[in-house]
Amino acid sequence: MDKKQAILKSVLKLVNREGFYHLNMKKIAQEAGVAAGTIYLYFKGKEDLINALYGMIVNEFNQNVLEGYDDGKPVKANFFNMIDLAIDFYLAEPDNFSFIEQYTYAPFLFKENQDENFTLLLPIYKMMREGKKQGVIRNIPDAILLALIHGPMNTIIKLHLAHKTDLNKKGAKQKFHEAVWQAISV
Amino acid sequence: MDKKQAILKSVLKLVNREGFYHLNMKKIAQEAGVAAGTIYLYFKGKEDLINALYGMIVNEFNQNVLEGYDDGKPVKANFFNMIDLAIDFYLAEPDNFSFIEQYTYAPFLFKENQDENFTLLLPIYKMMREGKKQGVIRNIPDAILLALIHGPMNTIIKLHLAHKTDLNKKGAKQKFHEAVWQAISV
DNA sequence: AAAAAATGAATGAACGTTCATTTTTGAAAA
DNA sequence: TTTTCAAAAATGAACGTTCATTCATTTTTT
Repeated sequence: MDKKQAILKSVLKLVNREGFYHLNMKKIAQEAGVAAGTIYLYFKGKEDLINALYGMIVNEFNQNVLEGYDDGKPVKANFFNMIDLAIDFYLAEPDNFSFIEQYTYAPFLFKENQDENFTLLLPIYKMMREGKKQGVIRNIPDAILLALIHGPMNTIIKLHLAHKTDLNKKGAKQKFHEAVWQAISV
Repeated sequence: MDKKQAILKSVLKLVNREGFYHLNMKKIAQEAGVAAGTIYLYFKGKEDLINALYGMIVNEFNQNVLEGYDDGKPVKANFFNMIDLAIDFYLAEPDNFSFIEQYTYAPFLFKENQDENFTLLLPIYKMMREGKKQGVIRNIPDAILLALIHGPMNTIIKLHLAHKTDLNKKGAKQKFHEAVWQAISV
């Protein structure tokens, strides 16, 4: 078995279960079924480990979501596809969501690197600009559009994971992405 | 000067400046201008201190936002007032926002208490239900409505604090709350 | 001068990291 | 195929540091 992957998976599991605050190297090692020292064969240290995991998730996310983008299709269809894929990504592996949320606001990294936090939004950005050019998306400032798309997505997933709503219910995702579309379309 | 308040303010400042991860009792004491031991005269320990601060901010927030609510006025006016007040609250003291965000996803508290996280949403909830009853707000599930209101607010403040947009610019808040209203109104 | 508040050095536990030692691997030799 | 053995991988006890908390002592208040 790939130990590097096992270690990363342990961090993911532990951060979700107990939070960043209670995360420590011994627990990570135990959960991964390796010795504490082994972690240092694959990562420079705790900080490096955390950052590597973050990078991995961001890449997976972008890869997944961008698969829903097809130049040939209209903006609206692309929008629906991408929203749905983004939601599916987090519902399939809720630990990813919890980790990203905690990481974003618990900077291990230095302040300069914090701009990278917006990397997650790049697919949305791309689609947004295209829609504005075609005149199907309202001509309001980018930041507001971004807030109207990313914000609700974030909150609905939080609510789902807290069992305040159920996105797996038939039609739930449609209702949601249509509501968001209504917010941003002309 | 009230030492209890000074200690709480220190935590707020430090969490925003360096994050939860680097927070420690000696720094808190130094920043507050008291001895480390003094903190324990006012709080049971670190966890108690953090939780007390969270409770304080949530109360202040709700008090502020609910001042924008007037039973005599139409739902739309109340909505605009409350959104604006909520934004003002965080812009006036950005440390509050940063703290709440970090706290919400870095549970010191045990999982059971996590439902309290939704306490912050109570004013929105109240307004939402009233609007639905009057037929001025769309009849979609509460969770989706909540996501369409709370989510964008959260994100726009994040973007503002990251200097990706400027909510203090003339008309910016209007543009924003009107966009959100468009998303939720019939 | 008694009571209350504050201090900060001391304590011990927790934790990240290191490294001397052990185990595993796999290619070459028998 | 079996044996050998050097290199690579893995181990986990030990180390040094950090940090929350305590409490004997000092300072302030009444």
